[in-house]
Amino acid sequence: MTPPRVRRTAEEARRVILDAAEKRLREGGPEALRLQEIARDVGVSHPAILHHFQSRAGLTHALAERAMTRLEEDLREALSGSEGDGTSILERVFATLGDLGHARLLAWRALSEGAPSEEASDERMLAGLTDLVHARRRELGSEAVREDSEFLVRLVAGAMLGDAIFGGVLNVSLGHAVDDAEPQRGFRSWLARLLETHFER
Amino acid sequence: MTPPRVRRTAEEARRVILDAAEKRLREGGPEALRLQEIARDVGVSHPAILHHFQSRAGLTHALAERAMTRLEEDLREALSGSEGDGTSILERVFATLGDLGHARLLAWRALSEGAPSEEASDERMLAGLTDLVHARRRELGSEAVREDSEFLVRLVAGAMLGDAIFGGVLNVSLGHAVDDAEPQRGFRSWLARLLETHFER
DNA sequence: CACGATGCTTACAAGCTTGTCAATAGGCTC
DNA sequence: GAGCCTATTGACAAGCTTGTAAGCATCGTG
Repeated sequence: MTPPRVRRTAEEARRVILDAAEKRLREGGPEALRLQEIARDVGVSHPAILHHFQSRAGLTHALAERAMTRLEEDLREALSGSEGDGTSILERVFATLGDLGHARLLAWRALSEGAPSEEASDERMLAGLTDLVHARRRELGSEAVREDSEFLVRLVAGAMLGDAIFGGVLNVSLGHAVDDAEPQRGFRSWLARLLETHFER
Repeated sequence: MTPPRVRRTAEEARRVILDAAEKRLREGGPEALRLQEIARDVGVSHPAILHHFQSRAGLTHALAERAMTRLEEDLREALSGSEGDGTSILERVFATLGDLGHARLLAWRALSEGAPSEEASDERMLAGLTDLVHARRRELGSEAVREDSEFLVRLVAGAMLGDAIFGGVLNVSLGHAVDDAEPQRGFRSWLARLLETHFER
């Protein structure tokens, strides 16, 4: 009756476990990260998780690590995509940063680990990105100083992450339905236009 | 030997308990909301908390409720303050929204409660605020439609809350020290200028 | 095909969490 | 001062959580 025991490679096992943990975190909030539940989702016993991650803290750490890495990859892809106009790049970046999964994961991370460690994987993650943005602006004839581009990145990152997390609350407190996606869409294009204006200065 | 039992009014007791819970939440992250610890901080036994809030859920609910109420009060105050120039109002709003306490509390709330209920205290909270902003813009001769003002509010709220939470991570990933407050300050004035430009259009 | 490595399981432990209940004791009113 | 209301406590319960230990089972390799 006991279902056949599956044996994965260590790497594969870590992956499915992290997937399950991530899902819990997205759907259930920060308190929903229980070894037993994650184990049940994956279909293994909870000590198996401890076997792969040493401790619960090890798991959360790996989770945060992977979230940052993936965000960076996605962002890099969004930026390096088609050499099309700035707007479409911007939209792709918006979509990446505004992805609820990314945002919730990052927020959980920021809220959980007291102070973000400087040695973490996020070190200078956006710095290279800022370089890209800045270079492109200069290409377009802008005379903006680098600090300005940095603020631009900061604004986009903050606004998108913020909107992803607080979008529902903002909707309600602005008088819309919680899950009305329209204001968010409109907001993004509005911001895109606003930035374009600034971008080309 | 046992310290004398203090007896507070129900209201007062609820207040100090919420204060302690809030402190835990700010300092320890989302997982640090334990009845026993909060009770210890306050100097009471944990059933006292249950007595006042029925259940742990009751406590968290009250906490979220109070956070929103307070944010609204603070925002209203920031907006209705001196009738000075737009900038200084903006700075006050920035400071209110960017307050780490508010932001962390709101983020915890957004992350925890699955979907924000539409009947919650935040209903249309920012709508009145948007009205204020919009009215002022029209006064200044702007021809902006109301939707534009709404997006403006959304941007400021999202960006400030986002920056409050992710400021540390952003700092690091942009190549600064985690707790370097300078970039954040600079960012706020930069944003203020950017918005002013848009504001007066 | 034997054997070693290791992914995985079952059983168990220690501790902590929320919640209940009856009893205690401040503070207020009559 | 007597008596009531209720804030508060101590003891206890039931359940759940992370973590440990030892053995089982499945794979690759010689």
